[in-house]
Amino acid sequence: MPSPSTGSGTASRREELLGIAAELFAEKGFKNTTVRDIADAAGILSGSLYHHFDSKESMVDELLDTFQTELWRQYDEIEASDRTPREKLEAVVRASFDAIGSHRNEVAIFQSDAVFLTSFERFAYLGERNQKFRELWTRLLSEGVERGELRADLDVELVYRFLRDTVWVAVRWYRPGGALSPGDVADQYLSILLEGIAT
Amino acid sequence: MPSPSTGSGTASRREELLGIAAELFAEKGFKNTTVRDIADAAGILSGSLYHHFDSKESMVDELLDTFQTELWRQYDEIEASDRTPREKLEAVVRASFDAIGSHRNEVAIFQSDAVFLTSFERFAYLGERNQKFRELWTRLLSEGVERGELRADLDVELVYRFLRDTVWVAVRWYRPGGALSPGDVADQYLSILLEGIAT
DNA sequence: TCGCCTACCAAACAAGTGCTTGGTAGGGTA
DNA sequence: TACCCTACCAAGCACTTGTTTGGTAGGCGA
Repeated sequence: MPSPSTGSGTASRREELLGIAAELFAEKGFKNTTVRDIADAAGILSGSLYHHFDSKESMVDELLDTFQTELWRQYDEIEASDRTPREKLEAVVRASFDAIGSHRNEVAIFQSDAVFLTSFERFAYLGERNQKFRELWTRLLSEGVERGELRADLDVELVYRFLRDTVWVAVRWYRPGGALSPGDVADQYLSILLEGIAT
Repeated sequence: MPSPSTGSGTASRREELLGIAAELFAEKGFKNTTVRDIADAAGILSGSLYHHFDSKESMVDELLDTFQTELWRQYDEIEASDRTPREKLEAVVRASFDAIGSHRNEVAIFQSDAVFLTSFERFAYLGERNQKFRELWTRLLSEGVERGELRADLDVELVYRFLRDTVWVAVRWYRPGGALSPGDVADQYLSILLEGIAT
C-alpha cells in the first residue's frame, strides 16, 4: 500500500507522529534524525512507524508539501492584490514571518535540508518553488526601483539574497511565546531594511 | 613529485586531506560526510585516513579551531583600534566577509554544524566563542547608539541577530571568483544595513 | 459470537557507519 | 647492508541505519 488511508475518522495519531517528526527534523536535521529517534519520542518502536508512513522520506515530503502549498496560497493572493510593489514586498515579508510563527518546524527543515533533499527526484518541486520564489521577490524589487519606491543604486540580485536570507534565517532564533510576535519582528526587520540602522 | 621531506614549501599530504575533508563537510555537513567519502575524494581507502588523523572529529576540530583563532586575531585588533563604534562595526563586518572569501568551507561548516558539535564536550569552545562574539557585536551596537551614530528606537538584541545572520548566511551563496569580491559584498550589505533600501 | 480494523510489538535484515589491525612498498639515513 | 619512516592497502570489527515480516491486543459493528 502506498499510503494508509487518511479519510476515515481520526487521523489524529498520524498527525501527532508527523508533528513529533517535524520537531526532530527541525532540531537535528532530516538525515541526522533516525526513525528510532522519532519512535522513541512517540513512545513506540521504530517499526511501528511504518504502519502510518511509507518511509522516512514520506514524512518530510508531506510536511514540506503541505507547508509550501499554504504559503504560496498567501503569496499568490498578495501578488494579485491592488498594491504598490513596495507594499507587496512588505506584505510577503510579513506573511513569511507569520509562517515562521505558525510553521516553525517546516521552515527550519526547509532551511537546513532543502539543498540535500532537492537532489532526489521526489523533491524536485522544492527547486521549482524556489525558482518561483526568486522570480516573485526580484520582480517586486525591480518594480519598486522602477516606480522610485526603492533605491536604484543597489544590485537587485544581491538585495534579493539579503532580503531572503534575513527573513528565513530568523527561524533559527525565533521562538513563539516570547516577547515579540512574528508581526513585531517583521516590523523591525522592515524598518531596518527600508530605512537602515544609521541615524 | 613534491619534495618528500617534511616542512618544505609544498603542502603536506595531511594538509591536502584536510582541505578535501573541509570541502565535503561544507557541502554535505559533518555528519552526512562519511570517512569513505573523504577517502574516495582523496583516492585512498578510508582506513588510510587514520594514519594522518585520530578521528573524523579531529579533522573538523582542527579546521574550526584554526579558523576561529585567525578570525579572532582580527576582531581583537579591530576592537583595540582607535575608531568610533560605528567604524569598528563596519570593520568587523568587512573582516567577516573577508573570512567568507578566504575560509568559505570553515564558515559553512560552522554555520551548519556548530549547534550539533557544541553538544560534544570537545567542541565546548565553539559555544564560548559564540558568546564572546555576541558580546562584542552587541557592545559595538550599544555604544553606537549611545554616541548617536545609530538609531535608538530599535531593539539592540534583534539588530544584532539581524546583522549576525545577514553576514554569515552569505556563505551559502557566495562563490569566490565571481563578479563581486568579499569587499564589494560588504560594501553593499553595509549600505543596506546603515541606510536602508528605501528612497 | 464473529470478523475486521487500528495500532502496535518483537525480531530480524542488508547496507552503511567509524574505526582497528597487521602488513608492505619505497625512499632516506647511518 | 641494515634500519627506520611515511603513506598506504586489505580485511574486518561492532554498531547503527531504514525497512520488512509475522504476529497480537483491544475496540466496534453485525
